[in-house]
Amino acid sequence: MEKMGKLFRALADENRLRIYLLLLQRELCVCELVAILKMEQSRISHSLRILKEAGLIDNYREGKWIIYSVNPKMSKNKIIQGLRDELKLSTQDLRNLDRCKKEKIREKCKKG
Amino acid sequence: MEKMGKLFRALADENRLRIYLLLLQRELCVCELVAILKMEQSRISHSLRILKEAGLIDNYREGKWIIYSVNPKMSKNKIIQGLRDELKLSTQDLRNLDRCKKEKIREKCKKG
DNA sequence: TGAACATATTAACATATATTCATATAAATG
DNA sequence: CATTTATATGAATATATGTTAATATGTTCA
Repeated sequence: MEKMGKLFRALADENRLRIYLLLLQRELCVCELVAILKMEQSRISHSLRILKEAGLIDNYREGKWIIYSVNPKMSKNKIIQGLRDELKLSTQDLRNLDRCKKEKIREKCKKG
Repeated sequence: MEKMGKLFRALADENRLRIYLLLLQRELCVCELVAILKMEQSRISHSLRILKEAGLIDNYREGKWIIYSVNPKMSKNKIIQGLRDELKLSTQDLRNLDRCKKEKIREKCKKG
């Protein structure tokens, strides 16, 4: 129950929800999320930490990037399954996600 | 998305989660919830309001009591379905819920 | 009708959460 | 190895949320 509280609290924020839905599409580094969401880097880092502490996401380092992805254990969780059915990304976010791959945001993070 | 934020925020509180799980068992008036949860009446009223504003519960008056129940529309929601699979009441709460019917709490609210 | 009862509402306060800014860390690169 | 880049962290502040106590509202019943 305690754990669930943490889960719901993590998802109670619209930005974190967006981040989680984005990561359900594919793994992303922080600078890609910054490019997609057009929000401050530190703000996104804080959000990622909360999602991680709720057990929703994982991360690993790849060179200078830190890559975030959904925690596969969570995909068994019925609430998360429900979330995937009920919610989808805005077309705007989808478009940005798409552009972010095409434009190779990860490679030219600061320069763009 | 906005609506979902409200939903998750409503469920992010352990007491509200308990209340919602109790109401999934059967409809209850406020004084029954007070007896089960052993919490202040106004605190429970506040919680009920938040659950109601999130669309999770309904209420109707019956004499001097106000009866709360889950909103049946929500039972189609996959997240709520997931919640029902993932979460259950503590044995303590279940026991109190049971006792509350046997002892006819609703009829002798203040006197008990 | 007024006293008792069940519940809601309000205001005050305490606590938690989100946001921003500044800085720290750690890897890459020239 | 100094600099740049990517990200994390911490502190300060703003905002939101939860809790309590007091009071209001609406109902029943003598």
